[in-house]
Amino acid sequence: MFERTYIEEAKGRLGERVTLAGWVTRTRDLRKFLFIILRDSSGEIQVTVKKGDESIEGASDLTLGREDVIKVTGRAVESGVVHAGVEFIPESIEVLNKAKQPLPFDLFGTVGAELDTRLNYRFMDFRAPKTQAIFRIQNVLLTAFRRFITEKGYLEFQPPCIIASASEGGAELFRLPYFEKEAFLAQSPQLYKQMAAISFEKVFTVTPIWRAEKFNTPTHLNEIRQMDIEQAFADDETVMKVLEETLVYMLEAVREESPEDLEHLSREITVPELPLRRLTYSEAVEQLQKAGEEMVWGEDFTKAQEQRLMEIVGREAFFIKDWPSVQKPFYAMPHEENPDLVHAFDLVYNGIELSSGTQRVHIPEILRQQLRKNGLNPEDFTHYIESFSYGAPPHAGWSIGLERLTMSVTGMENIRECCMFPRDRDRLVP
RNA sequence: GCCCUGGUAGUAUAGUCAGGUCCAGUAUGCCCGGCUGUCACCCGGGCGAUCCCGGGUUCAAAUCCCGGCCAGGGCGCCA
Repeated sequence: MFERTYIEEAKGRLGERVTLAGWVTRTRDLRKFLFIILRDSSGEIQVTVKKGDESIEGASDLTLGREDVIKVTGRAVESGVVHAGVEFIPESIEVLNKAKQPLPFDLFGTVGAELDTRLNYRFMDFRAPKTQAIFRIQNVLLTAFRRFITEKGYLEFQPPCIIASASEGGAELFRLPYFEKEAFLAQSPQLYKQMAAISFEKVFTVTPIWRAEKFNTPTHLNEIRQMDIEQAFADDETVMKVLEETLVYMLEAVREESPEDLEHLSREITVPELPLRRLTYSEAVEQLQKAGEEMVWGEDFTKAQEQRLMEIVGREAFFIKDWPSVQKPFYAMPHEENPDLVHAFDLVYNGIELSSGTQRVHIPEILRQQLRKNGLNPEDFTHYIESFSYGAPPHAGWSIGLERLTMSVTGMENIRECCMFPRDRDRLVP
């Protein structure tokens, strides 16, 4: 490749001969001038082509359309005429690749396109400033998570994505043929996290998971990514503390590293104060009932109730802990004094369920009981149960949905905005 | 899986309730021409839609009815 200078860098090196390369955002073609708005990942600059100037190589027969990829050699100079104050005077212009016209939708125009249209041409939608802002912020969240958790001494591991049987019960799994056997796409790295934690003590993973539910909502996808941790010699309270600290760290990272992207999305980050309010499930139900909500102890909260609860609590983030066992998976540790409750928690942030976790059952006999209680057959979980028979410490963990976290941070109302290539009930391409 | 709303040029929409005036209007895009520096340039001309698919009612359907597919919203399921 040729030696290339980013546009923003060139603006700081006025008068120097450099080569820029990028996309044509738009052109303004006048009698004597051709103005090209050139864009790369760093920014934009106007390339001013004086028509009829024989000294500009490649300019005589130049025809440009939006999103053409070009390479321009010349100098950035100060200019009193251009609003930006700087323009680029070319010596040579080369088209590296033409874009087919008309484009599938307007990237920088006034018309805009629907999410569905944009997703059909996602490769191009990635060039829209708003889309770029969303995924840059997602990247900051992910990087911050890894950095924080790694510094705390957790080991990153890779769970399998193809598994032999259901890991949690509940959600439907995608089936696939596996030679002469049947296999499934993992709905959770749950069991593998536990098996890793009872030996490595502190582990984490970032992994995709799949749910074969036919949901059709703005907050569900069939393929999502989770950020999970699991820790030995820990109970629910231990990992709740880790969770709230992680959340605050990630939010602060976005606030500090992505001010421009946040501005693009008209978002402000409010970082909650620690410790977060911890509401028991029973308290939450009581509060809602007091506020006039029809609700029976043991039921899950509806979306509307979760919203209501947020208003009552008056915080953007809080925990709901000590759930009824019927609402949580079999591996959640029952309460010592009240077996109807389990050591499980949810983190609600901006009105959506962002994360959930539990202290796990590490005693084989209790695990068998819990499986039976949940209508599952312990025989199907032999390997899993066995892993706790050779010195498994008490342990706990949680997971955060990456797309949902991105949603609440960027203020998007559809989770598809926060997944580069979303998989939903109907969408399998691109 | 259920309920509601919608599907009209590349994109975004008007028209649909009260069928004929719509071989479909507008914006933007694209193509051509003009314009002494533009900045969402401007001006003029042109291109582009079997009105989502299939069936029905009618002298006549973008418009009414039925089915399907897709999209958006709500709920359920689901963490």
